[in-house]
Amino acid sequence: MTVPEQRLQEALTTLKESGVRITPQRHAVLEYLMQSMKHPTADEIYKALEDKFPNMSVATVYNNLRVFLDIGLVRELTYGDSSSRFDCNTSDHYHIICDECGKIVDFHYPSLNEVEQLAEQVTGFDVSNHRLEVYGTCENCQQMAKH
Amino acid sequence: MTVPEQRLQEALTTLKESGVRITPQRHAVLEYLMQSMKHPTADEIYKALEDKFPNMSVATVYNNLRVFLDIGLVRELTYGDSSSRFDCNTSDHYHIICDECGKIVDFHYPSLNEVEQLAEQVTGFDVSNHRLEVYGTCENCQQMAKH
DNA sequence: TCTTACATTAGAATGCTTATAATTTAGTTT
DNA sequence: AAACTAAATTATAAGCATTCTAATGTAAGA
Ligand SMILES: [Mn+2]
Ligand SMILES: [Mn+2]
Ligand SMILES: [Zn+2]
Ligand SMILES: [Zn+2]
Repeated sequence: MTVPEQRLQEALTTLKESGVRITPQRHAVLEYLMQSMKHPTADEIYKALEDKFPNMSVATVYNNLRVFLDIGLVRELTYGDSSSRFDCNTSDHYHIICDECGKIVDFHYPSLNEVEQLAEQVTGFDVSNHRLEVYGTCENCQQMAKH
Repeated sequence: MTVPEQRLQEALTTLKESGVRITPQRHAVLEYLMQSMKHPTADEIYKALEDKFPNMSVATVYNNLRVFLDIGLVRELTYGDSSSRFDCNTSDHYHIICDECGKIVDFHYPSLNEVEQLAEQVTGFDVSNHRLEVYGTCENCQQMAKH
């Protein structure tokens, strides 16, 4: 069994344990998320499944994403100007985003505890977490720029 | 002359040098931004000025914020679920945000160059910048929680 | 004072997301 | 296997922040 398939099975088990029904649409959204490496938007998921489910409502995609978020199966990535993206990799990792094409790539870095501690001291906040994104130009877009 | 007044004068000079006309509405939006410490939204600016300018359009606020952004007089802060916030402090600094009340507070920390360098090595991106926000509970909301 | 390119205005339009209400169905109970 | 029912899906409307449009107004130079 491939890694995405295994993650899908685990996710289905988690859903059942939470008393959530497994519908064909829900299964398809989950399957697409698990197999996708590209942090898709709700609309990308909707469009990717419209051949298989021509009558599926976009609300169903949103409803299911909400269910998955609440159970902790996916993470929501929010940026300013456009729509949310969804990440089925819930392990601790950061993202680097291409300014040109919008591609989002995972990268790992030891968590920035010193920053959280300093922020706590300086501001008096009780710190819970942080977000960090790095921006730049991906290798593809660097190549494109050369020609 | 206070610091906000001085920043306002400098900003007006920058605008004039860029060939941008100084209208009463533009002046008021800029003045409000410079004197505000709270990273206001477009709507907050609009509402704060509606006594002085009862006929001002919300589009005027957005138009002017766009002009200020293009010239580099303000920074736009974007978060997932709600509207953009605007920061007239364009110097290098980070933000810490209260999960309870949404308050945004500045804090300074040496720029995270090692993170940018590692991301560059690992992903092959040509890195340009990064964003970092810390989240937690502000002192006020900590007090409230105790009672 | 005259002129005009730029700015403002009201309102319509857009794009993403959520709400509503009717219909269908997954999973349990008989 | 059939019936039941709470949950899920659907189509559509609504909400909200932001941008667009086209008519009107005005800042600043000539
Ligand atoms: Mn990821
Ligand atoms: Mn700030
Ligand atoms: Zn790229
Ligand atoms: Zn607070």
